[in-house]
Amino acid sequence: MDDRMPDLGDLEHEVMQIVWAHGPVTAEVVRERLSRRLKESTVRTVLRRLEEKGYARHTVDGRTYVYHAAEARARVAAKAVQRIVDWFCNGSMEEVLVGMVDNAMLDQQQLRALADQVAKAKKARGVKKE
Amino acid sequence: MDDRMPDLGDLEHEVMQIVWAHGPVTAEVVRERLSRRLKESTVRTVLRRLEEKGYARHTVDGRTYVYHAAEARARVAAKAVQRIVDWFCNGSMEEVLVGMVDNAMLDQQQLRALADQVAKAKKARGVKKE
DNA sequence: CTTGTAACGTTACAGAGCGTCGCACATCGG
DNA sequence: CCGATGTGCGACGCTCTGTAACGTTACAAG
Repeated sequence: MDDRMPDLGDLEHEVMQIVWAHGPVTAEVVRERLSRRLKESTVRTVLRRLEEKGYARHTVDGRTYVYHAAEARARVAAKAVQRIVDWFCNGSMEEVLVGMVDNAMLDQQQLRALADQVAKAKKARGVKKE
Repeated sequence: MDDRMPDLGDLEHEVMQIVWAHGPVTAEVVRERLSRRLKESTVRTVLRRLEEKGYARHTVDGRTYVYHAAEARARVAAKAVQRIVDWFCNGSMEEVLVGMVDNAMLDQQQLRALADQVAKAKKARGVKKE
């Protein structure tokens, strides 16, 4: 519920990806999944910072902390994008999209297809609003 | 032509906005436009770092440096967005857009309208490719 | 109750990035 | 040759991030 979106370091990002990919996880599991082999304390420190930043939360199971994402990956990504758009183009999403088309990162057909897919996805999930 | 997009600090960002908004500018002009009042050397240092990062370039007029943006604002924003999308969603723009709709940052109509506007903008500017 | 063990939190430290300058150096007009 | 003006370089302090050693607490077995 923080309106800040501080940016994640490389390791923090990798950890979050693991948390998002595999449901709730313990520090030990995260450690095993990581590319580089780090000490437990390192992993725990990162997890704690991630929690402080509002990206993750934890529940207690016995004396073990189980971490889970505070927000869906897509949601975080969306916020990040929103932030970029506001920062650079005063909130004009259009300008950014034009830039992407210009940069050949995206073409009109893809964009239109996306619009359709999004509409479909929304409907598919029903009016189930939180 | 750097494929890196290091992120800009707050001050660096503010300076870039000025460079983008008002055409080519001198350090002095930038200084005047800035919200906080800083020393000339500070502004010059920022401008230099911005140039090192590939965001700006300079030409010499007499013994005065004139700075101008290396890339259009929209282009930089687009790259930033692309980076976010790759980082969080393995390049799935759709997932991000869905996230935005979900977050009520954007609705389907707006998205569809954007697709149209983009198409129009592209055509309007003609096939004038660089 | 004592102690081994597993989980946790705290504190730390080095390196990078950024905001901020002071200062020494070059150059142009006189 | 002298100052005014404009530049680059080097620096300092702060915060963030990666990385980890160490101290603490709680539960289980003796």
